[in-house]
Amino acid sequence: MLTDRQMLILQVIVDSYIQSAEPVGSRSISKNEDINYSAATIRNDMADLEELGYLEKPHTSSGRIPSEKGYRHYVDHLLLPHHLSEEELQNMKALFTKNIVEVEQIIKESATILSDLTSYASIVLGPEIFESKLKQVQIIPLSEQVAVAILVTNTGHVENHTVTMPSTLNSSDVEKIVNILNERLVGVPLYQLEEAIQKEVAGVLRQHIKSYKDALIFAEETLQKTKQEKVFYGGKSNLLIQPEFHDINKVKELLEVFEEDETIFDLLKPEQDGLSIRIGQENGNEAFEDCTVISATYSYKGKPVGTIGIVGPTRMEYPRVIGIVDHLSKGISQALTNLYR
Amino acid sequence: MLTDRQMLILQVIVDSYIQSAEPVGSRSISKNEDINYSAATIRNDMADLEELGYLEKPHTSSGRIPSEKGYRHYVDHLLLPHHLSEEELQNMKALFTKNIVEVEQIIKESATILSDLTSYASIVLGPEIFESKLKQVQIIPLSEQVAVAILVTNTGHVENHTVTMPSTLNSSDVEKIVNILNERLVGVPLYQLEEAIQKEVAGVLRQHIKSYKDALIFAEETLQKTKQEKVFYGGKSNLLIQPEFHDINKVKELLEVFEEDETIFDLLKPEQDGLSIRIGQENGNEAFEDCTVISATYSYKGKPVGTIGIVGPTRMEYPRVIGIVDHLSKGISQALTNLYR
DNA sequence: GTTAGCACTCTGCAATTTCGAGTGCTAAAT
DNA sequence: ATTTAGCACTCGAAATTGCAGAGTGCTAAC
Repeated sequence: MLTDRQMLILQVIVDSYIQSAEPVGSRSISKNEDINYSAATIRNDMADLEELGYLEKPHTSSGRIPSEKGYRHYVDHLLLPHHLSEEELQNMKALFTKNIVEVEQIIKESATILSDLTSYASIVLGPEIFESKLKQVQIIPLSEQVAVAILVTNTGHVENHTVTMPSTLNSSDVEKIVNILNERLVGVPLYQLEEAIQKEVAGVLRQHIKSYKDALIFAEETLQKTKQEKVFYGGKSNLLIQPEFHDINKVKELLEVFEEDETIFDLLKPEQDGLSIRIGQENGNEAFEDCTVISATYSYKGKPVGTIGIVGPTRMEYPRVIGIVDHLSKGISQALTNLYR
Repeated sequence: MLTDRQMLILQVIVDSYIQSAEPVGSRSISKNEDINYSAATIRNDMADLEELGYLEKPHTSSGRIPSEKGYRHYVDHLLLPHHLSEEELQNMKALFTKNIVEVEQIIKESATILSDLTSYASIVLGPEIFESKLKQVQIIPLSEQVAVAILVTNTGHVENHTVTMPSTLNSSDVEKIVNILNERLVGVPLYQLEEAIQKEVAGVLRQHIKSYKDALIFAEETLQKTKQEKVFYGGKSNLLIQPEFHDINKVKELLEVFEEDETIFDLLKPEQDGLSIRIGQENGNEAFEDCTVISATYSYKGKPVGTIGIVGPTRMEYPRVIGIVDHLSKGISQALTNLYR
């Protein structure tokens, strides 16, 4: 489809535009040491590239900038592997050599490291609870009617929420219920809990508790998982330094989206394991039409449990960011697996 | 010090500037129906007010804007009580008539309501754990060496973190330790825990556990309170619509500070109970020199346990925001007290 | 003490000009 | 058949100019 020279030119344009944020003209390309063609030749190729949709002109007589299609082609075919600098590696390593005992701590700090290293905004989705299994249930009464329900998972994750205790259940009933739940449901993945209550617990409850119906409702309330996902952010303000976000309204839209966890969750939700790059429209969200999101899943025991990601302008330092995100996601995976060997 | 007329003029200027964000000229003041003096008279008073430091001129020939001192005087002496609109009251009421069982839920939603209602950014500091007392300690082993420690307080707050178990302690040791902690420390305010460990627990541990030193360390680790403060935000992007924050760099500074929880904590830390208004420099933080922070503490059993606050430009709708913050903080106090009667 | 009047100042805006980078095309060169 | 040089043309960014309007400070009159 594209000639070698066109590819080369596309690559130089993307590299240059990523670096300078200025439209790239034919003359400046011809000065590039890898290129030995005259400006006029390059102009012809640029015109072709534009016709094919890889480049755009901000206005009639200016240099070209890459289109989304241009970036896409660059990412898919022209990307040179990037060697992380010693400093970058060091920074990431530091995260894992700390005395880590807390999963959430690693996750949180990953967000900070990501944004510091890349100078873009970072988003990290906490380990999905889907994969984790119930380890223990606890009910701790606070008053006559209110108690705290605590769910602990095998990954050390703790969920808690308050529950109301129906007046028809006395404290020995509650104790019984909790015992039953622990007996029957430990080891069940969190996402199957609801189902398991009906199958495994309902019958037993009926045998042992008088106010059977209230007991069942109470059990369900106890095991309700509260927050499905935790989202951590880093360096949101980095976005403001990008020249493409000098328009206050753009930024505002973007920051508003950042305040809605659900949208962000959708945005980072992995389609497949490993690295994902979504450019502009591909994000399927108007506020992100000028953004690229690079994300990668991290795993626990070989199964993806969470996502780390970077949000920046489409004009993003792809090679470097991809390197960092990839490296860090693998690091987290390994750290998690080491943690609960 | 100031004549009545000067006060009146200052008030009109502040009101007008708050509303329009435009410097206020003498002519437009003289048109105000409460004022029956000519523009020239007002000009004289304005010149005086400027000399006294209550007003400033952006440039030689323009209207005046209030200085920090001007706002301060306005807030201290000229503020007219503001009647909250039906809608505002309704919104806040809705928060409390919901079926609330979770303290953190109320706190979180307060942030959203505050920012929605005021169109400024809101910050809410979660109930300080200082005031709450230990209700129960739990250790749940995850593996040979790692366990989750769970602390429940009488306010339904749950803290959890992972701890490492020294290999010198076997599982029955751990059980003993936990029992001792529960026997001796329940009811102790969290902030006194460290002290109480030494006083109440150390001796008992020495009697019952062989590896006494490890046991003590383990106990300390278990009771370590992890996060002292939770901070919730709402409507940060609202700041962007204020004309004084059209300068990207200003905004960036501000948003950066918002990412440091400690600074924010200092900013909202109450000096005294009740309502606090800090204007510009009074915030003691360069990034906030053009901001006013209005905050109020909320209480549990008569003692302040947390803070809600609003960050906006110094040109803030003081009467309305003060009304809202005041009302909401009282509402939260009451809700908390009702919750654990 | 208050007001009217007037000269003066300064900003913001719009119209205009200039400058330079960049293009597209044609014709010559390889 | 490519590649290159040359040239006219386009367009945006930045600088320049010229108002119009809002506001002030001062003086003199009320």
